[in-house]
Amino acid sequence: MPSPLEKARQAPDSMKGRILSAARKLYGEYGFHGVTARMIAKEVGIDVSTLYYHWGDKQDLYEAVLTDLNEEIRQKLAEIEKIVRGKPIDVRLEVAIDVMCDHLFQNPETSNLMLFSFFSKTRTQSDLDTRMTEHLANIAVAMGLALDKSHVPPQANARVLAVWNSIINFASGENYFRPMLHLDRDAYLAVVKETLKFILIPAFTQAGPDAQGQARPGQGPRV
Amino acid sequence: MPSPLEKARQAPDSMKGRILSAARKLYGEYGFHGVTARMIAKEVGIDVSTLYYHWGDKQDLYEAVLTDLNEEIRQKLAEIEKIVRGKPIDVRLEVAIDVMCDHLFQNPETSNLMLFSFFSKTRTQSDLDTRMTEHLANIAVAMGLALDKSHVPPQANARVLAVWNSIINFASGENYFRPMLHLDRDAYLAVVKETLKFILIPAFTQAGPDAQGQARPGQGPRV
DNA sequence: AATGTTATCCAACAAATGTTGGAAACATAA
DNA sequence: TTATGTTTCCAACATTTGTTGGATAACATT
Repeated sequence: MPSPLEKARQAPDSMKGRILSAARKLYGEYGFHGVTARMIAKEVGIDVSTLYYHWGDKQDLYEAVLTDLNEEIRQKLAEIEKIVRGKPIDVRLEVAIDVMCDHLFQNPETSNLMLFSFFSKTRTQSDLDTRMTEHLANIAVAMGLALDKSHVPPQANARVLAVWNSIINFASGENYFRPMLHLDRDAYLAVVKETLKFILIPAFTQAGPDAQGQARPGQGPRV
Repeated sequence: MPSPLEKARQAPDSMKGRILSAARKLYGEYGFHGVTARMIAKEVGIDVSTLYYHWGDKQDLYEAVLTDLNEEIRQKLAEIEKIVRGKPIDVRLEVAIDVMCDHLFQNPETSNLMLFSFFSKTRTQSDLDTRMTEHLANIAVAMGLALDKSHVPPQANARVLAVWNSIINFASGENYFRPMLHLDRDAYLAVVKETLKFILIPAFTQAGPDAQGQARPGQGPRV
């Protein structure tokens, strides 16, 4: 049976769904403390008490947003894995960068929300971030950095994190970085993809003395 | 003559300096909207009106923190440049990673504040971020990605940004990432350094078909 | 049509927050 | 000492913010 949150995802035209996506957008722009219940209500065009009627308090809504986010990421990663399954590591990275960038640039709040969870305290702790560990482990195995989901060495996780962060940074920082580079959206996206490939691919293809985590890279997944 | 802010930096025991560093710490942890004037006052151990007496309103204080931050970064980059001047690119990167990581791990709010400026809107725009452009241009020239500070191609800036972001991410994300990797502080720091070198150095040393930005890398700066 | 259920809004409350006026404490110079 | 300027705190203010109770409308079911 679908949870209330899943229902809201599935019915984005319902009031609950509309509130959720407005909240997502605003929390992504300003962070938890930067958003007031009234801001969200105004964005949807409803009274603030209607918001409380559908979602409990502000914290509940924020957690719903994070859960929603996790689900979205899980889906996207699965989608990518489907495309690149069995391909060599450089192709995997190339495709992952392309697909992930396209997705994140179309949903700018996604990467912002992740960064907010990573880096800021919320004054009211509430982490449902164990999911992140799972995502990392999956990627590590898929990239051939670990043999087994449940035994990923820290080095492998750190490498995955480095890749992951590089990507979401460029997406989240668009408003800040793009004016600095004097590029329009399309050009920025292109430069970002190119840069990410330039930075990330050599590390995982060059067969340096410690270039592999646990298994040899460049041979596709072991699943 | 020293500006008021510089004075506050130079006299960290003065009330103004103590307020500034408390503000820095808290803004770094919770972001602009996550911090109240009373939180800062409490951290210093003074009444909130004393804070208003020394610094104008909350916004002024926040901007002072950002200016302070910029100055710190400028100094650190200059220090690094002094050490690695004339060295080949892989050594430059290695040293930069080591020094920068050590510094950021000792001043955790530094990288957080940067990320907050990069990624979140403050509801009251006020960016004194043109400094960032300068830092990037300096690094780009120092890394041999551009010949001239005033003509840095977007690709070069993007590459510098990628390096920059990778580093500050691991510092800022410590509270989130370290528990995920099950490491203590020292081990985390070591893994981070190793990972950064693993990711970043190959890109700039491997002479791929498009591995250079504007000038050839691997030959030290052109200053 | 009557009735119960659901969704929405209006108004309000208490607490938190940004901010200020003025009194006390403190230092300094005459 | 008094007089003067600086620093600190107390108390209060107007707004903003999280949150709720109750009235009203919309809707569904009988």
